[in-house]
This record gives sequence, structure tokens and C-alpha cells, in this order.
Amino acid sequence: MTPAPGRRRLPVAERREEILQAATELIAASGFKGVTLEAFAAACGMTKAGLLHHFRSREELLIAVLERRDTLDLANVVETFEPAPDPATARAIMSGFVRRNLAQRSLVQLYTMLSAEALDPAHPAHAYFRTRLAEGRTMIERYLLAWHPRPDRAAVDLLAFLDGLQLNWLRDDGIDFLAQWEDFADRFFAP
Amino acid sequence: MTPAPGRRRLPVAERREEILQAATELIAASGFKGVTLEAFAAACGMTKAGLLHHFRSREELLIAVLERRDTLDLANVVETFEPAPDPATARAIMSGFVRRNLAQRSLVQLYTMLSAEALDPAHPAHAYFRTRLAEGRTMIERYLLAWHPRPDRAAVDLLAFLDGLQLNWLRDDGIDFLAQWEDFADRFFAP
DNA sequence: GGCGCTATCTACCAAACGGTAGATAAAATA
DNA sequence: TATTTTATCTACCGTTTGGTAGATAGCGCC
Repeated sequence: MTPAPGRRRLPVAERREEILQAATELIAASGFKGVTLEAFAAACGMTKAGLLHHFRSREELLIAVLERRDTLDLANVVETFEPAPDPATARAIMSGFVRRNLAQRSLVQLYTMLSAEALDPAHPAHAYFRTRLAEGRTMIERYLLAWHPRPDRAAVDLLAFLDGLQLNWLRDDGIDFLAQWEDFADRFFAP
Repeated sequence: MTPAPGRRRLPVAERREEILQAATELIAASGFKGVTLEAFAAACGMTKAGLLHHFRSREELLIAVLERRDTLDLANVVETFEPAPDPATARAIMSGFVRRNLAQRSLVQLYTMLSAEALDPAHPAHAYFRTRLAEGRTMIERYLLAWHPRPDRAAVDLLAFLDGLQLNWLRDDGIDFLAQWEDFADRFFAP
């Protein structure tokens, strides 16, 4: 990537971050199965061996990518749910969430591709996604949709629509994500 | 698979069909990238070389799998759309579609995993899914939802919800697909 | 029963893969 | 400047991969 004349030596934290960023983009583009160690390394101007000095295996790199996204993204969302909001606030919260996703297309694609790959029980991230997504749904059901007559059904409804809309938006960026969301929300949060 | 004592010789059409069925299930379980030629072959009790006698490459096998599903599944749906139905009929048609999908979980998983993999422009099935899904959406928009004030938006809404619900159902089969669908339909087809 | 066709097999190959071992060089410290 | 530390590299290994070449055997037809 950089026109390194020979060898570029970075402090550990910095190099790790650089690798994780590059890996995130690569996985977003081609899925985890679709990217080789060599490719991960080349993307930040190193060799396989150099990368493996920071992550002991390709699989460990994947886990690190996922955990990084968690710490970056989840922390500031949790407290938003206290106290349990009314419908209008819930809608506003979700709209904020939608808007943030809209601005991070490649990250959305990472999660979409990976979580589909990981439907296979043999996939290294299978367990991660199972628990991660179940937790997310429970949280939405308990806090965000506490006002709803059937929070369990509603949570599945909401997540299904958002997941599906993301998927279709990734396939065809002509889709007006925000407008579609507001349409849905009009019905979903109606009295 | 079969306890073939030595060598099992089948008529071409029969063998091709057997291979395609097995491949469909394997891809459904692990995605296309996740299954090797050897695995495809072994699943119907052959060797790689034997399989490659029927499909010249692994990629050609994938295309054949997709085209087979098209011919099996699409033909009898098209005429259902003539003439353009009213809302109640449209809902009934979609319910039928949902019910059929429910009965073919592994086929649904095949499409879900593959179409996510194929978000990568370098994927062998990328073009296939782009055109296939766009056509489907157009058809729904023009015929099935002709009665709707905004058929374009509605088509995206409907497909997004169904895709997302499928995805979540594959992740967690505790989800009551049919009930969720009827919930959604109550709102979607409301006056 | 003998013959031809071809579906299938055994054996192999080159390339790509994840990962390891040991050499090298860039900083930090003294 | 000399020494230590360690981030990075070069070179390699064993395995798995998609695919090929040529031998073998099951079936239809005379």
C-alpha cells in the first residue's frame, strides 16, 4: 500500500490497528473465506509472517476484527436504553441507528457477509454470531420495545426488516434506505 | 453415500440430477466457497474426476445448480401473476410463497448464503444474482403490487422483510416464521 | 458372446494455502 | 557508540485445492 522502500517498523498498537482496519475492509468486500493471509498482509504492505507476529493465526485475526467492532460500536449504545423509552423515542433511537449504519456501508457489508457465512456451524465465527445476535434481540425486546403489546414478535419484525433492507441495499445501492425505513416505521410505530 | 461395491454407472441425465441435488444441499450447508470438488463428488459416491466428466469445472457446477432451481421453481409462479391481483389475492399469493419456502429450509439457506457471498463482484455468481433479483423485484412491483399507491417502495419493503425474516429464521429456528409473516402482512396489506 | 462407447476410476500435477524457523534490521536504552 | 529488543523479512514445509491424462469397466447393440 504505502510505497515502503524496504521495511516499515511500527509500534505494536499502531500496526495492529492498521491491520484490523485493512482486514475489516477486505472481509467486507469478499467475506472471510474469500481472503487469504497473504492478502490480509499485502493490504497493509507486509508479508504473511509479519502479520502472524501480531495475530497468531488467520482465525485469531477474524475474532479480533469482530471484537474491535464490538468495542467501537456497542459501548455507547447500551445506556441509550435506560430508561425504557416510549414509542416515539424508540423510533428516534432506531432512526439514529439506521443513519449511522448508512454512513458505514463497508462495515454493514462485513457483518452481512460474515453472518451469512457463519450460518454454517463449522464456521469459526458461528458461535460468536449466535450469541451476539440473540443478545441484541433480547435487548431490543426488553428495553426498546417494552411499550409494545408483543415485544417478542415486534423485535423479530424490526430486526428482520432492517437486516433484509440492508441486504437489498448492498445488492442495489439505488435503494433509498432512509425513505424505506421511514415508510416501515410509519406502520410499525403507528398507534 | 450409497454402499457402492465398486463402480456405479448411471445414465447421464440421472447422474447429473443426482449430483445437482447433492450439491444443492452441500452449498446450503456451507456456502459455495466452503465446499470442495472432492466433497461434491463424495456426496454422491464418486471421485472428482468422475464428477468433472459431467461438469467441466466447479464453477460450471454452481451455475447449473442455480439454473436448475430457476427452472424448477420459477415456471409455475409466473402465470400466477396474470391478471394483476387485488390486495387480498396478492396477500394470498405471497402467503403461498412463504409456505413453500418454509418447507424447503435447506434451499432457502442455499440462496441466502450464496447471495451474500455473491455480493463480492468477483464471485462467479455475482452477475446471476444481480439480474435475477432485480427481475424478481420488477415483477412483484408491476404485477403483484399494481394496486399499491407506491409499488416501487412497497416491493422493496416486502422483499426486505421476507429476506430478513428468512435470515433470522436460519439463525434461530425458534422463530415462528408464519406468525411473523401474518403480523407483517396485517400491516402491509391494511387499507 | 463380442464390440464399441463412454461413465468412472487411479494416479498425478502445479498452484495456493496456512503456518514455521531462523535471519535481519530498526528503534530504545545505555 | 554498543547492546538489547523485537518487528519484520526470506525461505521453506506439509496439506489441500482444482484440474488433467490415461487406464478400466459397465452398458447397449449386433
